Amino acid sequence: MGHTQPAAGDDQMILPMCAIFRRFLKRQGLKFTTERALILEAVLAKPGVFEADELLQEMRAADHRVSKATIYRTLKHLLEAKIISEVLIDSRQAHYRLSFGKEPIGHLVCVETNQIIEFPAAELTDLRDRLCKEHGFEPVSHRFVIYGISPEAQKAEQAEEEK
Amino acid sequence: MGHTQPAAGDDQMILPMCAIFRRFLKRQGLKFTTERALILEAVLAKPGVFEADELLQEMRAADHRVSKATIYRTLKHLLEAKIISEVLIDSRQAHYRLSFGKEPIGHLVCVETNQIIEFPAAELTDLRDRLCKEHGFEPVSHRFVIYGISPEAQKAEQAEEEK
DNA sequence: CTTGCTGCAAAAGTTTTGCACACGT
DNA sequence: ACGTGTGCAAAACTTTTGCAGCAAG
Repeated sequence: MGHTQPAAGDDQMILPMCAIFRRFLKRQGLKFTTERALILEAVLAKPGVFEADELLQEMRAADHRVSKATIYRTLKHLLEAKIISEVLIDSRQAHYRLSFGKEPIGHLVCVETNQIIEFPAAELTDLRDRLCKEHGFEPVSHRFVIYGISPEAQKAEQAEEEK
Repeated sequence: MGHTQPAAGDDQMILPMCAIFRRFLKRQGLKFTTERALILEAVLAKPGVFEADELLQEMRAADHRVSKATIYRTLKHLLEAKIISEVLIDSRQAHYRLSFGKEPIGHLVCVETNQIIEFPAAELTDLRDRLCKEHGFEPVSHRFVIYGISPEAQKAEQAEEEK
């Protein structure tokens, strides 16, 4: 099961994506800075769901010093540019994922281990559009998250019971 | 239109619901206190989505003095008892809704006005179960939120453009 | 050179926790 | 009586903001 379209996280995507972001920023009268480029690069390197602080730690580790404030500010712009999107896993913290050029997906989250599996969910887009039409809404986006217990956690649970 | 089953928010639901909660607490070796009863009552009075602080303000207004800490602690128990469930609207704050005895639903949120519309989404349960089976997960729950622009906000936008 | 950007530290907002006392069972 | 629960205030955490100096266009 590979990707059905060019993976947006590939190294080859860095330059085109920079161009897209730069264009977006220019349109808003904003500037393309070193920090913003570094953050975008870090985001592109993330295969799945990530958090702001995670990005900060990784960038620090790579000796790319950027402040927390700038990360938060840049994530907002990336969100507006539709390069990333928010995934609402829990209400304690924002979770993001690279979404540009990717199909809409849903997330399957294990409530025990916090493991996150992505699954394609093109059919949800149809459902979304139908519901929006019914209520006179203009669709913007949608989120679908399933919570469950992963096979691994089920096994661990059984082992626990057998004690 | 209308509820297809006994509405869990009715006044008549207060006593049965207290009994359910009380039983749940007893099973966990916990106590059914005045505060917990008052909070459950306030929750039952909420027709839709609510927040912890909203509950606190309303209870204060009704002269039912309960601390913030107790509200948070009780909401956790109500969550565990499956009497309420979390609705992930945004990542800044937890949103809850009474779910006991209600059909699974989805939420349509206006990104401009924050208006929230609930819609029945029984079909999602099937999709959820199918996906869980595919990945060997045991389903626990799911969330489906659609973001869009409400008819009212669309009108306001147009009026803005015409200036 | 003009305007926006960064880092820092402080502020803001929600949720959690430690502790002394009070209350269900 | 015992073990939980409650309120309060402080702590913890994530996210936002004000400001002085810095950098991109």
